[in-house]
Amino acid sequence: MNNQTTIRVRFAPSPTGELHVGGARTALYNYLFARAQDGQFIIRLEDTDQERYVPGSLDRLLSGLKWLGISWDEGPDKGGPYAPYIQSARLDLYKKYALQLINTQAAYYCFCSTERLTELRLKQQTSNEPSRYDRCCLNLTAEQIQTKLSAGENYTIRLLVPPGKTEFSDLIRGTIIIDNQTIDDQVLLKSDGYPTYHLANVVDDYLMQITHVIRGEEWLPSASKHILLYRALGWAAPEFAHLPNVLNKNRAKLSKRKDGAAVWVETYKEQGYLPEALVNFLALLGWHPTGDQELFTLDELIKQFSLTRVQKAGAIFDIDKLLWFNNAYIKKLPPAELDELLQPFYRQLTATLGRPAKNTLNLTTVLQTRLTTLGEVSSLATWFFKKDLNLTAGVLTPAQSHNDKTKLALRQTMEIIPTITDWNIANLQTVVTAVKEQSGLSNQEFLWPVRMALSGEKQSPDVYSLLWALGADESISRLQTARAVLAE
RNA sequence: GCCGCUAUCGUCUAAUGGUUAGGACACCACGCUUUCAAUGUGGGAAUCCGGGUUCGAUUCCCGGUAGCGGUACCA
Repeated sequence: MNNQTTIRVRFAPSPTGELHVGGARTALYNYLFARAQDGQFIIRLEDTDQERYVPGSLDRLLSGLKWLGISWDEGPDKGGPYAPYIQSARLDLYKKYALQLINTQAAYYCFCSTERLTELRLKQQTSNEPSRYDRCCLNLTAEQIQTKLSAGENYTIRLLVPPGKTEFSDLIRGTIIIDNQTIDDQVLLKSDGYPTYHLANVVDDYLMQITHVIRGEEWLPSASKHILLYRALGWAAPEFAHLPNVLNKNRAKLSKRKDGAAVWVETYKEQGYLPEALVNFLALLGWHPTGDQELFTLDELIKQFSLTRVQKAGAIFDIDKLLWFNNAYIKKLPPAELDELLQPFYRQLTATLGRPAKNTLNLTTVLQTRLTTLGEVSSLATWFFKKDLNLTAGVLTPAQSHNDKTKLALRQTMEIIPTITDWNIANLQTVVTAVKEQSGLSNQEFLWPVRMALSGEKQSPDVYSLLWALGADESISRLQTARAVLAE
């Protein structure tokens, strides 16, 4: 590779809410592509639709990216040589180029009302014609235009699509040829003075020296318009790579409307997904290197990523697979680190169930292999935080056993605990097993009651893990409580 | 309707002009286990359809079908 020019790519979200997982994947691919080639990654805010603007979006978008571990070189928050990186602060620029296009007759003024356009579209649709602007205003004379302009009439500026075909090469999909007859005379400058995506995007990508436009597949049909614009402005177009869509279970593009909160990165953060897991999962949604490796660090992804191995077909966002990745990453975490991450969830349990979230490291270790999300402790750790297990003789003694046997198991376990000096699972298992053997009770007769006494749940970690996590004092106290239940 | 993109197990995908079409998730069974996990072993499961090119096509070409996307003074 003899790249004389630095690779520059961008992620250009609109401020309409949270970071979308599809957007996150687009950002990730851009980031990986840039980092792999020592290039630069830029964030640009495309806030040209005043109506859809949601205050606070930018911060949330950026913090979402940061959480994922994606960093950028230039952007709205940190500036850069091509600042500003917010389109609403660049309106003069777009207007200037729109007028330049008017002057070169590559664009024209349009004074048509929204009503007329709607009506036109409706008519075309009912007669099964492709809906397109009818170039009504193209027939206006220079005088007519001047008159309307000086009268202060609302206008837009439209691209005058030339005849012929437009051809371009997509890095992922190869050559794409579009008949210009199928391209509408796109509005470039809206009547409110803001540019449309098409104009702003092309102008900024050019001015910001973007070399590769890596974006979602939904932009593929627009790419030809953009090529036309680059040509009309006399600029060389960047390379394009249109990524396959991220789909929901129904194979439709993942969207806020259809999929709700499941599209926001923030949701996954709140539920206790690890950023490394989400990144790994997202990276493999539409891309895969040669071979069978599944687990990748961000650095490994950077080393291996290439656009040529990006898939063409859309990929379903499979939550089960994400869950598996998340569990894999949770298992890899040092227990102390996991314990730290779990504290907010533990505090919540304390608030609802009573017992303080103290000495939770052993608990965390016991839970580690069982968690698919951090938030899952809310159901898997309740036994630790409950003050009252609500035990009854019925649950303490297995059907085939007898209360006397249960009492024996509980008493013997309780008595042995104070003698144990080496408080670890292996030793607890050795000691408890020895006591159990001595008692002459079967596994079920002995272990089930003890486990119930400690956890109060039919499904829980094993006796030794419970003891280890609860600690000697709490264990004895719980065994005592269980014995009292049987004595009644 | 019109335009475009796409098509390998249910899902994410690997591979190839000749393979028993590989892996992972999910699923099922078994092992380990007092229960739940984790873990080990095994299993079922795919080249959309029809033509062509070729000795041979899942792979290349064409057509169909289906899915998705676009068709805004939204991005």
